[in-house]
Amino acid sequence: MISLSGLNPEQRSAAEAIEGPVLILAGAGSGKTRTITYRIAHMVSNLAIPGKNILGVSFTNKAAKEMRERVIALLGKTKSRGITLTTFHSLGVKILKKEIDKLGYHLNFSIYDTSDQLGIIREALKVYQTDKKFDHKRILSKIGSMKNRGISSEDFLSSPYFDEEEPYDLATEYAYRYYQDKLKFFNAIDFDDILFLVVELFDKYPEVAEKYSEKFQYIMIDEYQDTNGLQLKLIMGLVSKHDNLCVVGDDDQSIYAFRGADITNILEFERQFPNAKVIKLEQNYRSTSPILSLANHIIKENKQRRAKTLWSTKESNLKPILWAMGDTDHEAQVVVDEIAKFQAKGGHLGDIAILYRSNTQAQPIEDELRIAQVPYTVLGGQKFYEKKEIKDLIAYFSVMVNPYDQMALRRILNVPHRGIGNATLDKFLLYSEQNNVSLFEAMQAHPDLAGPRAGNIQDFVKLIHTYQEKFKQNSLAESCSVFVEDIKFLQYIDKQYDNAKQADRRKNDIMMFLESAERFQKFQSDQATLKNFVEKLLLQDNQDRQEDEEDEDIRKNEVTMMTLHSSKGLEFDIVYLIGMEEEILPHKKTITDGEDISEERRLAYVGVTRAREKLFMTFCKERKIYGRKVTRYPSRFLYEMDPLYVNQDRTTFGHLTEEEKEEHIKSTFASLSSLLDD
DNA sequence: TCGTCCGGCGTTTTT
DNA sequence: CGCCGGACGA
Repeated sequence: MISLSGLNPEQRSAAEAIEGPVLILAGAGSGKTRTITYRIAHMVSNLAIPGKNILGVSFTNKAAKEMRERVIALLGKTKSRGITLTTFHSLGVKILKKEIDKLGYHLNFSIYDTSDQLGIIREALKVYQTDKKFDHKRILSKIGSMKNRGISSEDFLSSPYFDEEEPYDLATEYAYRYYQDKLKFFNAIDFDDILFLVVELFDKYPEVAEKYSEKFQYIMIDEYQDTNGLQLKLIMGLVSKHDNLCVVGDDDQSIYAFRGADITNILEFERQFPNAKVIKLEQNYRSTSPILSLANHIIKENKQRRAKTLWSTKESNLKPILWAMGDTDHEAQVVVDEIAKFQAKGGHLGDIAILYRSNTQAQPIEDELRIAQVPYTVLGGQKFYEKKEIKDLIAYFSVMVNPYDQMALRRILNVPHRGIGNATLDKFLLYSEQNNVSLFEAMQAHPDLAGPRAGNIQDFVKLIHTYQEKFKQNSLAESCSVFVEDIKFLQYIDKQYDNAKQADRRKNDIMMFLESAERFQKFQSDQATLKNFVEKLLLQDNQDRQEDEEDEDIRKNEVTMMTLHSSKGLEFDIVYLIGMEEEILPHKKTITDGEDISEERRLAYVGVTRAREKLFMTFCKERKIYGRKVTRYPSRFLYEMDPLYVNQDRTTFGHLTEEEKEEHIKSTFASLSSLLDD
């Protein structure tokens, strides 16, 4: 029996609302994850609903992992077995691995990332041939946004998003069809296809949708405010046999419209699902009252929203503070100085976050932290699997799993150098196209096309065949490491970089890759096939990373720096929200394009609500932009929050002694001098 | 096949 | 101001 008595009344009613559509509007810090994990535990333990009938979907592997762990903590391993807690994309891949042949793909399909995608678009535009130059990325992102609206390459022409007067739309129309044809020929799908094809499958074969709907009797969707039209269609398929859908989210934290999220999904949930039960979680367990009232003030300016007012019993006399700074260097100095003092008093740096709108803002802060020798980490940055050498290895493995994968094949054909250059490649490409066979088949059947280099082709084909067998017979980790040795990959890296340090770093990446194969094998045991491993890498599911195991609960003694976007879902005792300036937050682009700035306001709201105890905000009076010094103005959001924060102009005392500073503040903010100790 | 020079541009990001 | 991508030349 799981007791729900530890939940507040709203949380409890959310956890007990099991049948029919439910919308849980979970304000920032309102115990959302706690509520939904208890809800699952309640279903399994108290209502005897079999775990295999429960599906929980989130956006990131991290969120899925957290949910899984917390459910296990409540139910124990045995009772948790069978519950599916996963991401949209993993769920999609899982379904496609069983069903994609119905759509004319093979079950061993590859998953393409952005660079593969751009490669195909580049070719498409070469074939398209016009005088006008097109931005490949813009074309690709239009294709992606069409997919996320559920519009296929055939439907684009007649969709409201196509304008025949617009050269970009004409180019996109051509490129989209070319691109989909190639993907199918390569037996590959892209990230958007993972969901798009499931939806297509559900549309064409309603019985397939029904099968999954019958399996997943109880469905929960996390971060519902971030879902797009395509995800909604997928969800509709999954609930085709029932209406046990519980969505959880906060419209005030919808900050991903730029990548297709459609806030109307959450705003109009009851219209989509009439008789839906709506539960608001408004008690915040994270922040102090002064921080929350600041947050409430800013977000209430947004017109299109579900009215919510967060409240907290955590009283405090620490008002949020706004610092006016001279320029970005000054901003960095003052912030780091404050952090250094905190550190000197024995404070834990893991309790501090520095948040910013865009990554460029991080540089001065980083410089200053380094000078002051304050340890820090910057979240974001290059993903492990995006490193060139790692991608090369993955490309090899992709070809072994799916020999139709032309992009992977072309990537590794001459890596390490084996005398197969562009001229040779072109001959096989031509043959492949003319005879409608894959590039690999062409090489396999007619190595002689390479003329004097036919032997190189034969060797290459043999290499792939040999390892296809080896991976079947031997363990994953062992095969990977033997392969790396066999192709002399480390020696190749040495030759590639004259800089020994750089070569060492890259070789080290390879070792880490091999270790991750070992860990994958350890955790997945009989499921540790090459195909599953490659797939996991592409879905960036790093859950078995050693670091993650180690600092699961305790944050390191380091300041965390990240964008406002990546801070969603996290919390810190002390938050520095830097660059509260017009043209940064709200961002210049949203201002000049005359766009709705409500998403920028939500971003500010997300930043403010990360703080538990103390919130510092800053803006600069001057800033270098593209090398030029420009006068800057405080963010309009600051005026909206006035007077809920303490205004301190650091440019007038930024470099004064402590005594002078105290004197200054006393005279300026006589009534607020109690804040000085902080 | 690689290196170099020039021009354009400059948010946010997961899978 | 600096980076990146494309074009072009050695």
